[in-house]
Amino acid sequence: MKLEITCTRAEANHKQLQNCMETLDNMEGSFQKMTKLLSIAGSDVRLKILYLLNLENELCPCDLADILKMSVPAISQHIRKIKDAGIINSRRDGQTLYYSLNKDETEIFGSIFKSIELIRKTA
Amino acid sequence: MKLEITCTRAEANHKQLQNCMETLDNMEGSFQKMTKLLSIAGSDVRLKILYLLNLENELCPCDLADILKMSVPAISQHIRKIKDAGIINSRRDGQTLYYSLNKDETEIFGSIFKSIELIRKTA
DNA sequence: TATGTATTTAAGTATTTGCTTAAATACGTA
DNA sequence: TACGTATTTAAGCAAATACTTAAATACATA
Repeated sequence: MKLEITCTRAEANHKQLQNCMETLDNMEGSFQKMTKLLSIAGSDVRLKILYLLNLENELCPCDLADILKMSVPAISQHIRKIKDAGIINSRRDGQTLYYSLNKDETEIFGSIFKSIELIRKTA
Repeated sequence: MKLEITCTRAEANHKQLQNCMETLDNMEGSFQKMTKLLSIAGSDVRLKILYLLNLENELCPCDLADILKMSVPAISQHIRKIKDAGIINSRRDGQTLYYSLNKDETEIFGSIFKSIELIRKTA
């Protein structure tokens, strides 16, 4: 583990590196939050769950299990992760829990969904 | 593991679920590609590497190790992942390898970087 | 050629992840 | 109350991840 600037290249600009460090330090909270969102979305199953919730407005775990051809507990555990991150909300109707995107928290997902559809067109 | 529609809610709309399945099937490639990008970006260290490359245009592993206060091999292994995904390119100058974002492949990262800075302002 | 620096690669390991199965909880209804 | 369905939670395990240290590779230069 290194704790100081050790790059000995003649051209290494230590002032530049120092600035980078300070920038990151000031943004630590933002990076943590974005990393959390992206690590949630960076799973095939969870990205599809998010996409489907955006498409259909709300779905229950059982629907998602059917659509994604997975067990209900597996889906439920993905949902918990997404919910813990504050990305989705639930509404109960009898025995059924309906999950939906919390639009306030998820501006970034709009771009991601658009990008997915763009890949489809250009591929 | 389930392989058929088993949701027995009275209101379950099997046609809707079927449509969802077909939509996802048609987009499988797009999802794979986006999942790859997001899982790369969904790590604190890698997101910072990408952000720094965007900020500084190009940096060497040694610089990144200094800025992120990590060992060079650790950085190098993250770089390899990012490179394998086609997100960055390298240019050699003597013993030093300079890495930079491959702008063609990474429209989505622009939104992510903007979003990170937005969090900073609103938080 | 021998030595030193920059980087990558490989091997080892602790942690995290994502499923499975089984059990618990919540709600509706006979 | 007893039973059935929807969902979550817990325990267990295999696979993936992200470091560490040591060794290999690439290049520059004396």
